Amino acid sequence: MGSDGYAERVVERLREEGLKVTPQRLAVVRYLDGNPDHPSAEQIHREVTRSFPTISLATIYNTLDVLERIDAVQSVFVDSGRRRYDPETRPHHHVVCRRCLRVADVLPDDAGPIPVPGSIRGRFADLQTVVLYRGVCPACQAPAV
Amino acid sequence: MGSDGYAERVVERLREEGLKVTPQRLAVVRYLDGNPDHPSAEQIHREVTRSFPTISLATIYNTLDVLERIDAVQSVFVDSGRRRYDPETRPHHHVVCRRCLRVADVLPDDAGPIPVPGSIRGRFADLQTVVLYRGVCPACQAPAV
DNA sequence: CTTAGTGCAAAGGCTTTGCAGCAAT
DNA sequence: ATTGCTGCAAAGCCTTTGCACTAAG
Repeated sequence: MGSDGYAERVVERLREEGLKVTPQRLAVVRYLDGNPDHPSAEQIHREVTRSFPTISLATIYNTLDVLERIDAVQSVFVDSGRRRYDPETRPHHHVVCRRCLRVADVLPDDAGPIPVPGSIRGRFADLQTVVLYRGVCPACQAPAV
Repeated sequence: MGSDGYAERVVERLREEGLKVTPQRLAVVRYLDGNPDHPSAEQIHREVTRSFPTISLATIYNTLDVLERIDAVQSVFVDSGRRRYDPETRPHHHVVCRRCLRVADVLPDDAGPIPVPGSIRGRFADLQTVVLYRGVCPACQAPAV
């Protein structure tokens, strides 16, 4: 998908870390490149299997762990115990639809800055703020037939 | 703990819904009353077992489901696939310590209002905003001995 | 050649489910 | 007397682990 050089950058990061660039890893990276769907490991496996029929779920998990460690993907829990993966690694927020459970990114520039309460500001170090907007998406508001 | 009538209110809600007020449910409600620790089901089970040695984990889960449905507890996923339970059901935010993983409530009045990006505001219905602050808590910043 | 990665299968956490017996209403 | 709840055990979902084999560097 994305022609912004995501795959190239990830490959470079792998090399920098002395990690191996395997066809399996490449297939996962290419699938995630520009993917806005926040797929789960299982979804990634199902899709990547098309282009790489022998790839195992264990390899998907291994790859995602590695990618997360080198900051090539971000994993998120959005209202469920299932981890979802996002190739966008800059700090950003999410919207989730209560009905269809689809997740989309929300870049922070869209909104104003998120305030940090005084009770936290001076006390917690390395503070990071994550926002989840929950609602009913346009598609799910459409009449039920 | 809490003497603000939490347990009484929950019992009333159970009755309103025609649900049974069992000693097991009472034990769970009393344990959660005023509890700021965001315990998991397993933690709740471990603790409630002290006062109610025969209660099963399945009953804990059943009770928590019921309590959540009648809006007597809120469940949250905070950076893990493990569900945690909070007797505070008003909309509010959370802080989690990256080191010790402890979670605390952040009432929204502490902070300013959370802005909603234009890309979401007009499009999503029944919007709710949830914020998670992540950082290192005061205790964990203390010198490692 | 060396070391890390892959695939398989098994195990592990956490949660849900099925069901017979029991207790709240 | 009803009906829902409890406790047990089993199953389920998602993820991790152990290990022999393979392939990237």
